Amino acid sequence: MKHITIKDVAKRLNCSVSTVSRAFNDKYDIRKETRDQILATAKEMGYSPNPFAKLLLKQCSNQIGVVVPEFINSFFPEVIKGIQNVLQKAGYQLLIMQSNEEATVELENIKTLENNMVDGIIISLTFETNLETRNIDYLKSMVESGFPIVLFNRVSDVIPAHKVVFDDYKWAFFATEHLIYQGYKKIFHFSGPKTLSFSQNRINGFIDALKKHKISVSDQLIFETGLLIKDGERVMQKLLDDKNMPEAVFAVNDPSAIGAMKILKKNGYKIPGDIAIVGFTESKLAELIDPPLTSVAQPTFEIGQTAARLLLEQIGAKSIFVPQKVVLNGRLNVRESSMRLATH
Amino acid sequence: MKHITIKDVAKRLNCSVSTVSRAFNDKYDIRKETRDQILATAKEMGYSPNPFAKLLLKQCSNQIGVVVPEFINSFFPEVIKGIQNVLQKAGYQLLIMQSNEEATVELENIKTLENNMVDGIIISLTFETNLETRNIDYLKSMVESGFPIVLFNRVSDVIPAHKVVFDDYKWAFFATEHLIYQGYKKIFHFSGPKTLSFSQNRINGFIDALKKHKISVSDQLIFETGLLIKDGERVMQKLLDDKNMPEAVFAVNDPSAIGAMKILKKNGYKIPGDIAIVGFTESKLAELIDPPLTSVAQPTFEIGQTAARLLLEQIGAKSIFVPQKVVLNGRLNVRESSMRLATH
DNA sequence: TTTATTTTCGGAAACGTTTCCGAAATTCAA
DNA sequence: TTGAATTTCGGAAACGTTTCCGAAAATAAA
Repeated sequence: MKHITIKDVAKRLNCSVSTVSRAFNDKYDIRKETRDQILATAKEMGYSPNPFAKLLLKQCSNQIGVVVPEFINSFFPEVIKGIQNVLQKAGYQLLIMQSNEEATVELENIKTLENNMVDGIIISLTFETNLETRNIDYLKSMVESGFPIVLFNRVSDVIPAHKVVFDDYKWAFFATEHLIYQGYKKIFHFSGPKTLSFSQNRINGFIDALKKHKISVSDQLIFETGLLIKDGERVMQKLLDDKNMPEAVFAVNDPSAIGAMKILKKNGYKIPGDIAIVGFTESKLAELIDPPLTSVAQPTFEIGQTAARLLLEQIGAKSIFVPQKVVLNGRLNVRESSMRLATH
Repeated sequence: MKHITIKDVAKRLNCSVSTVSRAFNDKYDIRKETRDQILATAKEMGYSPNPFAKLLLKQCSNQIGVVVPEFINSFFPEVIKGIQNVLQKAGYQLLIMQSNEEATVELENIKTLENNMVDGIIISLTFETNLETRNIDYLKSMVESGFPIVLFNRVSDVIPAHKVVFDDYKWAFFATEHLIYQGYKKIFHFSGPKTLSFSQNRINGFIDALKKHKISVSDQLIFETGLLIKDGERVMQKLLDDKNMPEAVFAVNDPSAIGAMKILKKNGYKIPGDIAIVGFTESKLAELIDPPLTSVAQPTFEIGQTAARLLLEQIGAKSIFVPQKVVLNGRLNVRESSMRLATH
């Protein structure tokens, strides 16, 4: 596996290394025939330029780092496909890292990417990140020193960087309103961790939809649940035990909605009929589960594309940087789980 | 964003660059006090060694490339977590690339990784790869030239590299036998693309299980379906149209099983009761769908770990290389979809 | 105190490129 | 044919490290 260098090629052809370099970089100051000959024998010798030497010279890696909290659910992989779609065309390569929802791993990942001299980072924060302000401080100082960073989905308002987010408020509002239009009045919200900005936004959308329709609002309607299936199970079980049952539930995301559904079905409740459910953040599961789950779809691919474009723009720009927040639109997929049944 | 180099540190301290380098690499020939002082001022100046310069010298990147055909389903992400679990501890960094099930993209990915001078590659092949022999030839020549490569899940027998696979034959056999024990006789198999080795193995397991129980085998029982939900839908719809209904279906994977179930449910068939279904390759979906799907679980995390360990071993080894095939074990999760109902 | 040994450090080469500068070779105009 | 302009190429520096070699300084032994 001895590597062939530019010198070997030059020696073979009795020319200088600079000429060989010129041949490979298509410079103007080289004769066509010599270039062709060099390229031919280089190929024959199996030569390919050493990327590290180039990098050492150029001082930029043409690599972009992506940090996501997890990629077991399809959400982040789909976003990454969007990112890849844009960056690949622009000649960038992706380094994908996942933090396992742990702030310490996240910080490590960021530092690894820095060490690899990536030209920019696209990141969605961990649950823990807003608690462990260390990471936020670190990101903040990176941004302030001019390092290109784009946040998406799980963002922090403290960091002055480009952000790509979903209009959680609006779609939480619509989802809640959908339940109201179906005739439900006693509606509970299973919320996400309040440290995450999107959780807060969805809570606000929920509240304002109730207010608009003159349904009285109280803290008793909102249950801080979490984002996992087992979170939905736990909270719904608690409601059953307390005999505190709503007519409908608007859940912060699909897994928590699905968890709630599992408990309900196990206890003989009919969905819909006895209780209606709406989820959030479309996943493959929503349309496969029984009954199919009404849910808000996020434009995952587009989120990725937008984040990538913003990053490229920032890398290219020489002017002063004004952080921008792009809010993307979604769709409410109405399915069986939220229907109003005639029997009701 | 001007980078601080080792020279800057040396100049500030009036010492040579080699001394600073020694301080950072913890060499024996440096006085304790000077080292501490250098480290302190270096930190104060915000110096960190340029990785490219190191790489240029060392000629190895401490990076491992991972190429997967997709990561929308949870299978590959889970394997990657296993890989990461081992390699991170060993001080390696992961470059994750996905091929979108396209052979051309796959080849690009491999070349990109080569260009990045990764120390090894862990790869699962694309559908198309066995058709487009170009990629296989390329991988083969890489392996033969001594480049460390480990294949998993979707492997090719032509490539003389370490392989980590699942005992598809055995578990297809068990899954089929399970249906037979439930009393079903007319069992169909929805197979994967026959170009993939695991498809072939599952077909053989299916056939041999039937033979063992003296059920006559014919090509009429096996339908080349594909790996996606829509493939399962298409083939099941065809069976309905042809009025060629089995008592049970053993599907090559969960999505195709789920596709079949969707069509059946839409047409008023009861699962189980009218027809039983077994899937393969456990996914999150299997236990959430209605009815819960009996399926073979693969040890995804362990697959990743094993692949990573084999690769590390190969990288470290100086001796001649003997390709090894590790076959991992699984589990049959029996759920409602394959039950024999009393009414039958 | 002198010599031998060990510790500590500086200088310089090397890794494989690209690029600047200037020189040689070629082409063009007069 | 001569000089100027242009094309084509070689030499060398630079990118930021690590490491080898040898020298200076400090220590130990005589």
